[in-house]
Amino acid sequence: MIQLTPKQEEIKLREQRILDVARSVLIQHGYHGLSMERIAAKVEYSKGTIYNHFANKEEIIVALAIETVGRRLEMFKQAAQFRGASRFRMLAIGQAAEKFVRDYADFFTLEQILQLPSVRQKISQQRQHEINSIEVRCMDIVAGIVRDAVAAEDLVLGPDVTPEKLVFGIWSLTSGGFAIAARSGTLPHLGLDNPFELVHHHTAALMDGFGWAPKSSEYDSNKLNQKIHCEVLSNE
Amino acid sequence: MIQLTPKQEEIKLREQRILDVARSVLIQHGYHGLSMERIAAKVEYSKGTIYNHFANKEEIIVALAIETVGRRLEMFKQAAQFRGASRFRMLAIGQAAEKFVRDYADFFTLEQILQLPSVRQKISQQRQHEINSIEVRCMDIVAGIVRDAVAAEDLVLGPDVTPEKLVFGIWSLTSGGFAIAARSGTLPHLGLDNPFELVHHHTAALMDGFGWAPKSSEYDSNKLNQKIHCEVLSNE
DNA sequence: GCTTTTTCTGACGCTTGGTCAAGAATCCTG
DNA sequence: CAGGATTCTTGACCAAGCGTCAGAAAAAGC
Repeated sequence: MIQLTPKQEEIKLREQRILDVARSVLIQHGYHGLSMERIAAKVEYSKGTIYNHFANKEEIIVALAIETVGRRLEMFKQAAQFRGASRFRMLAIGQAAEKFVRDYADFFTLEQILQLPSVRQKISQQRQHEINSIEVRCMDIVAGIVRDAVAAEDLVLGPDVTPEKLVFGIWSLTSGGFAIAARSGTLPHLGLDNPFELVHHHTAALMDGFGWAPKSSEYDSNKLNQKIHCEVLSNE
Repeated sequence: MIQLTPKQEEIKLREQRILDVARSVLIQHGYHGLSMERIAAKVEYSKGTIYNHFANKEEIIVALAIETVGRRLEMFKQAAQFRGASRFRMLAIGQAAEKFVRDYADFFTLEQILQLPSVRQKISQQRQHEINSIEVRCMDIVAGIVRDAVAAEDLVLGPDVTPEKLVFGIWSLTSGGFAIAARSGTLPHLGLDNPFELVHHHTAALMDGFGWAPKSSEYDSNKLNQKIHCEVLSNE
């Protein structure tokens, strides 16, 4: 297993090429435009060969999704390293989440498709598990910051409020907001021209509601965001 | 147009039957299980006849979605009539939203499918517009409550915070939370066994964060929810 | 160089979305 | 109510796409 024959090397490279092609087709032509025939034509191999790599279309989609959420995990890890008060570290996570949805606009498409039960039940346990585990690790990073906040007494959780429950709220607000922003064309029409800023604003209000120090009135979020970008989000 | 021939009457009835059958197939067999052939077989008409009613599969799906969000609009209208402080009326909307996702579990499936760009671009302007308008009217009801809250001085909005912006936050949190709850099987695993209650809790925190009186510590939400159910959510 | 193993191919079967010409039912009018 | 005009219904048909697999081609082993 350690030594790969040239052939095996080639196969491994091809797998990545298939994914790259699939992603570009998905972005350009959407879910219905993504056909095995089309992928095969673009990578210049026959359909059968593609099926040697991925048992079906859904496996390709989930493989793409794994790549994408993996990238998010990396971004979250980096954001969590921001040095500062617990609340500011959470802000850094928020910034990372925003950068993520900006950089990987196809993420929502992928997620939507994967949520369809008919799609979900066709993918292998193994990949199912893999994507789940990445998701959980993302969650864990965020929950860790909440735990740190409690430890540092920046935040006092009520009885039977666990860090995970708090994360659920922040996560819901953020992902819900981004999802609405990503799909709805009617937002500007309602005077909601900058959904990202709105999500930040609401996250701040939510944290204020939980009494997470320091309150939003006590720091300059614009400056802080700039600092976050410089220190943990710019790709060196 | 006023007088329908017996034949026209029959056709109209059939249209509803097609939708009913389609909905049941969708619930039982998911998106991929929903085929025109299957619908045709179940309503005992030929495929061609189904195509006389709906130009394609997507039109059936959007018609189902219109029925469903129409039902939500009704529930919101009713909830908004709750008599009480502005914040309690907003709570009533929250209760309605919860009842809605409980009663129409297929809603998320429908919404997911409709959000796929490849699906969206196949449906008629007219139906696109129709579903959009219902969505906006829902929004309006909620924004109306916020405006009432401002008028009653229960709530003071910061500079350049419009009622719509506030609604965006509440909507994001609620829809995001419900969406996560609807699809993720890993929630109980993390100790998050009652996502609906969690969403309430977080909505309350968000309102607290905006200083919407009365604060969550000043009323008994359980009692209030019961009252809401009796007065505006039980079906007469 | 020859055999064995692995990999690649594209024709094939099958399902499904969508069309349409021809036949059936319904409506309309004298 | 007859019979022509209109509208509706049907199912064969086409195209497209998923997934398979026997045989061809290439690589590996000896």
